[in-house]
Amino acid sequence: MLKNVSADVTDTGRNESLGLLRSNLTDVRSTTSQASGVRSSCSTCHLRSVCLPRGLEQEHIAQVDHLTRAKRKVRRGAALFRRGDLFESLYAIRSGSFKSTQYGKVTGLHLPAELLGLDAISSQIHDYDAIALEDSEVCIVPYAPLTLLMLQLPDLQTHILEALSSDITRDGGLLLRLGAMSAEQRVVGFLMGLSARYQFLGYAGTRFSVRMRRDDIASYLGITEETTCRILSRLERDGLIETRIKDVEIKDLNRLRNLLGY
Amino acid sequence: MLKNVSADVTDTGRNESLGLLRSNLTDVRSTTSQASGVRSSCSTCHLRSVCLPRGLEQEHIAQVDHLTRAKRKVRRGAALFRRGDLFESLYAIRSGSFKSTQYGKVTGLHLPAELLGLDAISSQIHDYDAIALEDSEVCIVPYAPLTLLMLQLPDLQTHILEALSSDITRDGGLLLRLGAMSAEQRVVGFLMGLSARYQFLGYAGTRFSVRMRRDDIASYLGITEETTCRILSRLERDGLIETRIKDVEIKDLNRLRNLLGY
DNA sequence: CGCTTACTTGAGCCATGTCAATTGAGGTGG
DNA sequence: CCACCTCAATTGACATGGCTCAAGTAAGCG
Repeated sequence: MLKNVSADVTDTGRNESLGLLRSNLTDVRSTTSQASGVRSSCSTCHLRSVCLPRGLEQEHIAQVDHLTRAKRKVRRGAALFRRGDLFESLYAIRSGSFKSTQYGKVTGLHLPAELLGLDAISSQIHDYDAIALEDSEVCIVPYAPLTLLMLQLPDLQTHILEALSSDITRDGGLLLRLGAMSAEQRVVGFLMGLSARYQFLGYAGTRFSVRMRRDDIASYLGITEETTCRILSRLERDGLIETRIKDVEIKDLNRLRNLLGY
Repeated sequence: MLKNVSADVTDTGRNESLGLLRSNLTDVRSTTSQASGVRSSCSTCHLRSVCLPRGLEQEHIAQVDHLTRAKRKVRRGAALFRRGDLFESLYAIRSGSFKSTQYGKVTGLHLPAELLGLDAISSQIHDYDAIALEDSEVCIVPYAPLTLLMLQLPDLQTHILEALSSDITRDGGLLLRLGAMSAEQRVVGFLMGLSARYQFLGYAGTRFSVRMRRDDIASYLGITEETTCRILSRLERDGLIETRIKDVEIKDLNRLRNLLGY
């Protein structure tokens, strides 16, 4: 249960992972637009292999670079965009993470390299709030120019189509099947989904940081904060995971998988 | 409650609507490929304004036409594709309807003019079964040629991007928020979503045919068949809807909206 | 017209929600 | 560095919506 036992074996390790995943922005001037001080380019970004420039030839990356030159910083708790805002740009998450909320309910969790705003392409109006879960930074991708560039760069078209496609089965389809799952399955599915996504980004899949608070997680999963807590406690008591507020460590992947029933 | 009362006022009207929505295929030769006997073309298809050729110039429609020449009929209960099948084509539903199922659970409902298979673009493998809910017909849209044509026809690219985008918020996002809804809200949301979708297709939104069986609906909504029945009965007893097995008529849209809480 | 499948309804129980209190963590001013 | 304050997380006791099991009724089909 960890509680205030400060000599826990995995403690340092877990803090390490925390450092790894936490946005390393210390420059916290208010949400600025335009190129940030540090000259950043897709070709040097550590996310390039999973983000927009994925699969592009070196020379073509420059064109994407030009497109995404504008950055924007968003402070923890601030909105990147709000429901009702006109859709003009997609946003590629550079660092940090976001939740999307509709009618007071959390409907999505977005990690680095993911594109925010894809669902507004059809309606031209954002239909949810995108709120930063920590100090974050995004690359602004103006949509109209992007579609023009897509016509020139088949590989870019491919990437965008794939990004849209995988957004359909967001979280590996977890949320879609969520309605039919028990509260325990929801929590476990949530943790496994996060694990897989962090792994995809190149981080350890067994130890990661959940940026959302308990009530956000609960809202996201369609259960209550109390139930979420109880289940996390139970999973920990049974030795399947260890938690320390926002940090989670997967201890028994197999038994977790079994709980999901696949 | 209708039961076996044959003199119900709305009876004829409802049957009329049934005829309207039911696939009018009487030619039921086994699932054939290639151009069906009736020479069909996008430019004469009654779905053209909401389907692939949407927004295209007359001359360009011919190119889409060429792409989608192959049709395929799928008998009620048969699979258009199955989980694990290699992804090669998208399918535009020409008539009829499909459910998608994963692990024995219903995860989607697809109506005419919708594109099936979009989520497999990223993985190249279908990850659900697509089962016809009635005798249906689809236009086969080979994916690789489609992407090439998209590079030539910006309006086609636009349509595909929008189709993908609106698939993200499938059913107006109903399913996403499903986890947080009561059983009653799920059923009501399901009916309202269907109503809106039929309306989009040009049919009456107040009177339509639910092609799925009760247990499919229940599975789709993450509740039990019994609960689904009870709720439908209650909604009817309270005068919000009238049902006769697969046919539904919305009687009090406002009160239904209120139940959803928006 | 009988058989099979789909739908509907009832009774009791359990998982999860609700309400409420306690503990713990992190930030801030003295 | 400590005492305090606030917000987040956890835990307990009780109420209830939806599930399970089971029976009955209606509809489609050969």
